[in-house]
Amino acid sequence: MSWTVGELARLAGVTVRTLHHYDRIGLVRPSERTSAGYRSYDAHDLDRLQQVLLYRELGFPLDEVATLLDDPEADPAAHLRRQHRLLRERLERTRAMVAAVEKEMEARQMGISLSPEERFEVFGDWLPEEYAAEAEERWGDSDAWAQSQRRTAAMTKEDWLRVKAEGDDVERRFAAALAAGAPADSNAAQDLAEEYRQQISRNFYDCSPEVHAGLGRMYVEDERFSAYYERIAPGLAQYVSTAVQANATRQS
Amino acid sequence: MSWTVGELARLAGVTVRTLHHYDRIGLVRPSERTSAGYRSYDAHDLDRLQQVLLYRELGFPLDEVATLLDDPEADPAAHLRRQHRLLRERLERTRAMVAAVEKEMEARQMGISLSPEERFEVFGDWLPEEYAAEAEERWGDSDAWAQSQRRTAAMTKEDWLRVKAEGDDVERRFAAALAAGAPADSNAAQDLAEEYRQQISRNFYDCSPEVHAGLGRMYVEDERFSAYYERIAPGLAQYVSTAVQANATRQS
DNA sequence: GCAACAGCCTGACGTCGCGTCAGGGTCAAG
DNA sequence: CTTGACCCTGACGCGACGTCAGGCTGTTGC
Repeated sequence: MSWTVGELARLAGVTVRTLHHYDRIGLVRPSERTSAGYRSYDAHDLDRLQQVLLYRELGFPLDEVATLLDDPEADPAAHLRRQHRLLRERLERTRAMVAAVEKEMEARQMGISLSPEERFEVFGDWLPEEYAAEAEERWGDSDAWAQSQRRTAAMTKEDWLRVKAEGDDVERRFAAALAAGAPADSNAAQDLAEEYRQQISRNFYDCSPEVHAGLGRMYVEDERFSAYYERIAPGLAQYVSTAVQANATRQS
Repeated sequence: MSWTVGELARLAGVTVRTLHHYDRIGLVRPSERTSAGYRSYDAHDLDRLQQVLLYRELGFPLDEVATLLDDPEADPAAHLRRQHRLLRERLERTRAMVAAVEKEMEARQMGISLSPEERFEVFGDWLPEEYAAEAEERWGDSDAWAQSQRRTAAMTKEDWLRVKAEGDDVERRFAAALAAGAPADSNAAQDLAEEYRQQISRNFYDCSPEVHAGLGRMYVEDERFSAYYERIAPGLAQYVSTAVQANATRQS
């Protein structure tokens, strides 16, 4: 079985020009040429192109891809293993970025501001061994924390006031439920948590029960968020956290 | 609070040159200059840089990032929502690529070859609405299937023979267990499944119980994989599949 | 009080991975 | 035997910076 440039390009989701380029630089060469000079790719070339595209997708420059693939030590299985590992690292990194965006959304809703270090954290070079040392340094330095200030929200004034009023309302009712002695995992508290979740979804972003549970954990684990709730009523951070997580379990 | 280029660069994990570039093209301009002409970035600029880096990470060209951020209709919350959505799409795509690599590894181990369409599937333009129509077309055309051929493995000959012998051994013992009437979820069968999983991990890639369970499902859902087992013994595809999934549950 | 050195500035050219013509040959269908 | 889809090789362009070069600034140590 063999393919022309156009066929292979369609198959692989790249342009003909890209294949010309890869031929020119010797990265993926067609194993044959027809008498008219047409490129003719076979199954083996296809294999190679697939590998190239995967490494490219993972962010490798083409010359590095070439040295990787031309390494006689590395058999196909080794490449698959490496690609597997790199993809899982990317999965982790993306998950971290999703979490960071969610944290930012939540902070914005509450009018809390995150420290600059924290906000760029997820963009770092992401060399795992560096991470431990850097995190140490970052969290040890409490100046960064002191710097954190009120956020000037940039919504339309009226929108913001409406949204804030809605939020305040739920918070007040949480505080009332706590004062009335309703357990955090009671139906009443869980209903409030669900209302809270839907409010976030409506006003900010699509907040699944799982995501909401993550936020719930943060309310007690992150001191700025817990301080926010504790200022409303003592014990409220833990109360809301428990209610939110219980509701998440109930909803799924 | 304000930052110099160098400080901001270190904070955000980019080079000074990048910030110069963003200033030149008007994407992120320092809100002030010192009397000596030094760039001075404030918290607001930092905000903007964060947004730019996130969109950049997601693959947007800088001019599009500029139009996105300068759209007066889009408030910060809208950006966060969009970024959240895009990140989750990326998460899905990465998951699909991990699954594809795992399928390829497994196919290689069994000496099955995947069709070219299948192998490039994950690289497509990834426009979700196109996807349904294209998949329809792809899977409807059974010529593609007919084209699928035996794979010429490119491991060292001896390595391959050893690995293949190991695999054959486990397969034979699975077949024997089936013939002996041991239930697929018996301890004996699950022990074989666990041995199989460790064999994959040792010879091919780090195969977690969850990953292995996914492969197990594929043994019955993908006809080429099930045909492979059925050729060894009737009922073996389902048997191995069940054992593997039961073991995955047991291990976690 | 000044040297040294890290850090800032503005050009300006280089690079990587292609996109995009231009100008021309090839080939299956009608 | 023409039409239209596909192929070829230059060659230039571009986006997003990297990398000097040549020069100013500002703090620290003696």
